Amino acid sequence: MGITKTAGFTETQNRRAVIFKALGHPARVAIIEMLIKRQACICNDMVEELPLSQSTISQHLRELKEIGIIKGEIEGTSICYCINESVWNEIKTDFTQLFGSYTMKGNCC
Amino acid sequence: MGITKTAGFTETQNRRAVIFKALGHPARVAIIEMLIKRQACICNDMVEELPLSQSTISQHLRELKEIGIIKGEIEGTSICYCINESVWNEIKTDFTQLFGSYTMKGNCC
DNA sequence: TCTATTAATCGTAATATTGCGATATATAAA
DNA sequence: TTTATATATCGCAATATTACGATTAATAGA
Repeated sequence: MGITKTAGFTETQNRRAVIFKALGHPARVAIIEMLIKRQACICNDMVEELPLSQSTISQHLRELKEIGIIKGEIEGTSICYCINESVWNEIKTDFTQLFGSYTMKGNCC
Repeated sequence: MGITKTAGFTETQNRRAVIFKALGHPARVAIIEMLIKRQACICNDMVEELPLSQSTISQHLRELKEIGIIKGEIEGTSICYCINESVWNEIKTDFTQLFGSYTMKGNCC
């Protein structure tokens, strides 16, 4: 199939999955890390730093834009990308909640 | 292609991507949530709760086992799954670091 | 205006993922 | 031993992802 069933899962589960999936590629992790380090980044800088073609990087950028975690702004002939603070904070809060909700109690396995 | 280039990315980037990807499916998110809530879970309980076939769930469990975030133990004719505390904590620490490493400074985009 | 530069999109090939039924395996219970 | 139950694995079909070159579109500069 290749098609993911979403019916029968909660909205939170589906949203979390979409976010995890969007971050599930080394190029997209690298893009996020660049944007954190430099606060903003011209698209062309990424094309020069990452070991992928311009069109491929453009695709990865689109996937990140789709979940809202980054945004871009035209700047002359280039495009300046940066982290979308509000979405970033939402994701951060949700992940903090998820990863904070586990603490080993008994000794199961 | 469908094949992910890993050469040219750092180990951290690749590891993070593998983890995000493994969590990037609603069923796998749901499995993790069940294991958190109940501390441990018989595989069959998941088959009964999730809207997927037994064989599909078994596949998702394997993917989670592959990154080490869960582990299973034979218990009679069943298998008891639970969170692997040490790997969980590693991931939690890494994600906390990643999501803590961003704070808006100037106003870029 | 013409040209160069930048980035998005299109088309395509290779490979991966998802999901399921059927089957295999292993243990428990009768 | 036979049967029932639980789980993993196999094989397959449908779809998604990844990557790239070629093309398009849009702006800046000569």
